[in-house]
Amino acid sequence: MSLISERPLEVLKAIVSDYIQSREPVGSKSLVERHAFGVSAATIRNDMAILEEEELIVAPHTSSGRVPTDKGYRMFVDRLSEVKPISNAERAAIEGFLSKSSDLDETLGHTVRLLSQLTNQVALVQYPSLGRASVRHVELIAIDDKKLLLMLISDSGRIQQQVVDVPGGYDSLAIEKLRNILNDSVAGKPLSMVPETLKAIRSKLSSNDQKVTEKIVAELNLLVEANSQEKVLLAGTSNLARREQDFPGSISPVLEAIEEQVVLLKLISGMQADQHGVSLSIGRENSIDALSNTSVVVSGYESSGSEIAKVGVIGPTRMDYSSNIGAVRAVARYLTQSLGGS
Amino acid sequence: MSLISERPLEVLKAIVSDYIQSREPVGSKSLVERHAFGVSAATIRNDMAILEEEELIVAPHTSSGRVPTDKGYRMFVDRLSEVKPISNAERAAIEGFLSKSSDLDETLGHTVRLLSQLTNQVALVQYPSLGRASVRHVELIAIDDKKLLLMLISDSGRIQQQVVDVPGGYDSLAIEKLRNILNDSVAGKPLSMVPETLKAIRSKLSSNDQKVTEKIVAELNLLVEANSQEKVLLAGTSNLARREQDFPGSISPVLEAIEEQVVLLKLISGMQADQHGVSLSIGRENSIDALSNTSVVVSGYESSGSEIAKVGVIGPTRMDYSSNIGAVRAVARYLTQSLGGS
DNA sequence: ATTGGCACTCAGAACCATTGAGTGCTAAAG
DNA sequence: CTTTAGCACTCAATGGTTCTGAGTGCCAAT
Repeated sequence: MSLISERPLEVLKAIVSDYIQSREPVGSKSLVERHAFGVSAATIRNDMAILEEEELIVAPHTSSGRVPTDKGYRMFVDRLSEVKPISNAERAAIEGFLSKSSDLDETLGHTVRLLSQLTNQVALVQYPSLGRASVRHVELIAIDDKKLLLMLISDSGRIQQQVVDVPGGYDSLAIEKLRNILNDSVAGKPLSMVPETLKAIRSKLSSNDQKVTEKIVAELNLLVEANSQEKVLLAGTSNLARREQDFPGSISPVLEAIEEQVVLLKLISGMQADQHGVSLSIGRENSIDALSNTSVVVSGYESSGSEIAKVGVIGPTRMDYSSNIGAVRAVARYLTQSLGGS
Repeated sequence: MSLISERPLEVLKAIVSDYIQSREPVGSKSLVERHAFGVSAATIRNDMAILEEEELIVAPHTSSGRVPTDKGYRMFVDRLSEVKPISNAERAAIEGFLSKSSDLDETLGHTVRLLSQLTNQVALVQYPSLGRASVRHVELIAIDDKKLLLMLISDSGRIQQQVVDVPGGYDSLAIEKLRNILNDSVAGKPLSMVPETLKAIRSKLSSNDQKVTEKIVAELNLLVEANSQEKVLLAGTSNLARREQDFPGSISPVLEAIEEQVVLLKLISGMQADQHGVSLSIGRENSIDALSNTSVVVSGYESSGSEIAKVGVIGPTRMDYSSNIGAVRAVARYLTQSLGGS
């Protein structure tokens, strides 16, 4: 396959770098000016012909400079570039930012905004996916004598709540007991097993407060179901708008696609990590038409030692991969750390 | 002041309608074609001169059609247009959508997405503002012998949580007791009074688990503080991008301003409601420079009978006010209803 | 008060020539 | 076989010119 020799690859690297920086097709002449290859423009032209042969670069119109293809970018990130570690200032920013967070909502909110500022791209963070999560605790709290607050807390820190109307009132002792029974049987179990488990205990309960119990169990099942829904947080949409010129036609279909949670989730969950835990989709490598001019950089983040969801950025294909990969990696690491204990 | 007679106002109304629809400056000729005034174009021109005199319309360049000014739009919505009630289909959509929600997060999330679809604008919803909220309940849950989950639940349904490390372990009975003491003294109190109240009870506690207590009280204070932070949810940003042409230069500063929560909050909280509970800011009526070409339609929504926050849309000055006001009003009403009981 | 008529304005489209960065190819040199 | 200078060619972008037409303001007549 790619038996391309040394210099042409150097040329590719130079083309990608220049193009990322200048956003203009780069030609042989300007290339030799800016980089100290020891050869003339004509030689570079020959090399470029090879690269074009291999579909690593392409000329937008017959007589203008070249632009990297998706394949070219891929080659660049896989073999020609180094991940750029974040600066100390950035590290400090991350630490300062994340240390301020208290609960999960806030942590993720901060994270996504931070990442978007760090990269100047659209940042996204997926809420802990709950297929793998389990129940930490179920809580019943009296509000008044006809209302109970039912809460479901998962071990990823996500909380779901629901006010339950209890038409006929309830007996506070029975509620106390019910809570204990629920927790004993359900706590620690994976969410997916909750409905089944609940069925099993139903018989154990005194038929005294049957109605209340029924209602609460039903609501709990609903919560589990709602809880299993995936969710994504976005930030920095305007960063994409600022890169308008990078998108042929209009950006609005791109923004639409990004706001479509289902699409986005499918995209990021279908990506597989490389050596550093970072996964990368370049241009048409993703199968979403509206996103054919965007690249996605995501990394998993962990809690209690296992990956619970992803965090990353999405931007124009022509993005600074080295820095973005670095930033995503760092943020994912700090996020993991910040969630580590919980 | 505005002693403008009947027909010129009709003309203004026609200009606004046409301009909203065609997004092009409208001239006297096309005006008489599309609307059955019983007069000639020359007469309309005279009327237009009057309107221009009053600064209700303006001509982008010497010889082209007229465009409404902010003042013109204001006149239009205040005196010339009717709120368009939502269609049955839309009503059904709202009901179907909101009935599915379980907890506050989800309800607001659904609401904002719904509203953005209904109006084709950027929708926003403010989280219940907590200056006025009070504590419903404080909960302490054991996770393991060195960790407690502390939760603060406000009466608006917002929940804040934090895992507290208890280095030296704790005594579960004492925790039970602490929880009761906390709830007895703090539940029902407005958030703003919590820190003070907590100070008062500190002395009451046995010095046995002093350290644990201290830590938890401190964390609780932090939660209250974090909880007081206002928060806004956005949806449909791409709707704005689709209206690119409505913004001179680039939309990106507009998007930036909208994503800036602080700015947005200041804007919507500074608006005062008109007769129907809807408030409206047109163009430069808001003081944010980047938003000089946008209008904002918001309405308060209520829980337990009092307004707790706002919901609305933001879009180009040249928007369909009648429908948008109708949609915002309806959504606010249904949202209130859906929160009513809690 | 309304209207037809008319001269005037000016943004935007259409057209055209010019420019220049960039290309591919060839033939000579290393 | 690789490199290079030279050259003819391409074509997007730039900028100037003209043309067009929707729209205006004003005036004299109804």
